[in-house]
Amino acid sequence: MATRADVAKLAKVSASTVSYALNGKRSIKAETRERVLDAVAKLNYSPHVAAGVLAGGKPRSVALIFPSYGGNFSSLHLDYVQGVIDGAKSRNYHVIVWPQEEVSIQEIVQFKKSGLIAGVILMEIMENDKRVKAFAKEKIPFVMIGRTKSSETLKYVDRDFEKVAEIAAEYLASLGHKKIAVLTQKRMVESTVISVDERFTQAVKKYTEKFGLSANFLVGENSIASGGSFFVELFKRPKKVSAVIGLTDLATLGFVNAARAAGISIPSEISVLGLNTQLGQIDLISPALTSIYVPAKEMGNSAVNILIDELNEESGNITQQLLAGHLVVAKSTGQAPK
Amino acid sequence: MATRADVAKLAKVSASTVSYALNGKRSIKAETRERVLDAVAKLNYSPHVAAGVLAGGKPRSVALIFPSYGGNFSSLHLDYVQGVIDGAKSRNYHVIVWPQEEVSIQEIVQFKKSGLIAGVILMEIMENDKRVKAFAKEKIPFVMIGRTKSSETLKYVDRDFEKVAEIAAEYLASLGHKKIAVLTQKRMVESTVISVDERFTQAVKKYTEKFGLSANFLVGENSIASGGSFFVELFKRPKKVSAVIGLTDLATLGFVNAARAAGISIPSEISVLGLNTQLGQIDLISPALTSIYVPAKEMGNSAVNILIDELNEESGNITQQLLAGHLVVAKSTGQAPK
DNA sequence: GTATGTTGTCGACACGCGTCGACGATTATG
DNA sequence: CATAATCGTCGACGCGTGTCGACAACATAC
Repeated sequence: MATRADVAKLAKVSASTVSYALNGKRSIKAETRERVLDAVAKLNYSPHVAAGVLAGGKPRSVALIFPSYGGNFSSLHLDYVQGVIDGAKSRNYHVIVWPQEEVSIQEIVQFKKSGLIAGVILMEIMENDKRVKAFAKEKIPFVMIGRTKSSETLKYVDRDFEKVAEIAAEYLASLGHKKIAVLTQKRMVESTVISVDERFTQAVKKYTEKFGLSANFLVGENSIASGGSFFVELFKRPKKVSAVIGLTDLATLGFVNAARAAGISIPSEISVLGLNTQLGQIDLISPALTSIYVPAKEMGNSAVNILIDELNEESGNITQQLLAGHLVVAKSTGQAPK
Repeated sequence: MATRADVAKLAKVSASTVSYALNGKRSIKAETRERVLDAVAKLNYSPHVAAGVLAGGKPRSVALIFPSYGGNFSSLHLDYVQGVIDGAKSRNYHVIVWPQEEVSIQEIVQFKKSGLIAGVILMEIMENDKRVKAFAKEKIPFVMIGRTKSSETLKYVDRDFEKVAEIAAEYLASLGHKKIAVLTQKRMVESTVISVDERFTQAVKKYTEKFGLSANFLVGENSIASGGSFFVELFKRPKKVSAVIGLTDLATLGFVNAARAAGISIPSEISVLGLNTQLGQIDLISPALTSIYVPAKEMGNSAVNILIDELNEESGNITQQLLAGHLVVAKSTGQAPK
């Protein structure tokens, strides 16, 4: 493998000149630089990453901690990843996806201390997240996709649950719905709640009240089966609802399937609105689901930009950002029946 | 950050003794080792990865190239990843997931040359895969999950398409089916075919013939919509089929949905058998799909073990492995109608 | 008794690169 | 014309670790 010395020899310059020709930190005569670049190409030289790091170079990789508790249906997570990758690429950084395990935090810390990664992006944040504590303690720069319970001083990108809930409640109210149901979940990991479930539920509670909707909150899990149970539970009772808000994508699908199987027509008898789905999933549900989609790629993109701003001390004035996503009206919602 | 020298000073030994106490490559008096370990703990010392690499240490990370062309529905891919991670962990290696982009191969090569990764695992292999050529040329150890068109000398883990096809054909034949249809796809990436589509189709062709089934191969894509089209195409013709083999999970789902919507009963009028689904998806389809599941985790696990054997020159006699997966009979298949 | 390992420890060096100070050559300044 | 500033290049050093050879202390063999 070619080293800086080989390049220097071939280009008939000193080793340090090679460095400066490549990184531009001192001025180099154009002709000399040309010779160096030729030699680099001829030898297929690429700098030794570890040596550069050891000599005090700045890392150009960020780690993305990818959740790996057995959560199902993670194409949403993949969208976050894609957004982070795209954002990093446009800033000339590289992303290393780090599948999370128990010991893994310590390894991340070691890699950071070893100068191999510049900072970290976390997703699937808990209300009380021990990873956040660990990284803060070790003074590792990090940005969250999501929020802990109290995140005032931390950097994050999260969904604007209030805005989403407001849009949803206003939309259903404008269609004349009065009584609705909300399909929720409450996931625990090591006895702490995943932030998004709790925040979303609270926001929907607040805005359904504000727009005069009587909302019945059902707690289940994010599975087809749970969606079926929601349907059974809802229709065994006399107090009918005319619309359903689904915060859980699979359960929403299960609900729709169960409703169709029972001969309930969507949207003429009941409207269904999803708040937590991603676009790729649209054709899994029939009739096509009206939904406020998660702007996952934008969120990932934004998170990595906040991180890189911090790394470069480009006084990124923006350190917290909330994104809602747009309401896309499809076939699953309509006027409330008389 | 603490260095080896700090530990040495605190433990009152030389720097090299610290190394040997930690890596065990030379014998160290038990009492001395004890002192060193105490100092390590007290200083929260962890070796500087880059320095170790530069000094000739062996990397303990493998890179997993994760496909990122816009393929949908990647929970199968995530199972491969999980298998690789578990396998690596049990051998005390770490996995770095590398989202693939165009420039990325060059970066991988650089990381490998820099000693930061020991080898590579590739998935979603094309018949004529330029990544394979690149890694072979740079003499980077790699193992494929999947196969190129001619892979005789390469290391891989792949699905045993012949076995799967044989099990499937025999099973349908035993239920009395004669005429069947096969839902396939033919994906191209940069004008080369993804290997699995082609191999699977060929194998099914071979074994349906062998068991006397008349099979009608329909080529579409892996989407709900395509599954609907398959249904339309199949039932506008007079020559009825009594069973369908789906090689594409989403299209199979779409087909089942379209059939139910058209009032065709499964399995009494038509049987549906999936060959390329993963377990997590089972409840997306109703009635529950009879299927030969992809042993994705086992495949990932096996791949990383082959790679690590190669790295350690543990003359891994096994360098190629085929896994079929088990037939799980559910509700979507039954006796052929008279 | 000497010759021959064996064990435990140390010092030194190399790995490849980033960067600082130095210095000759060139250009600007008075 | 003399002096100062700038440009372009070079040599040297240090980053933290893996590992080789050396060596003293000690055990074993004849």
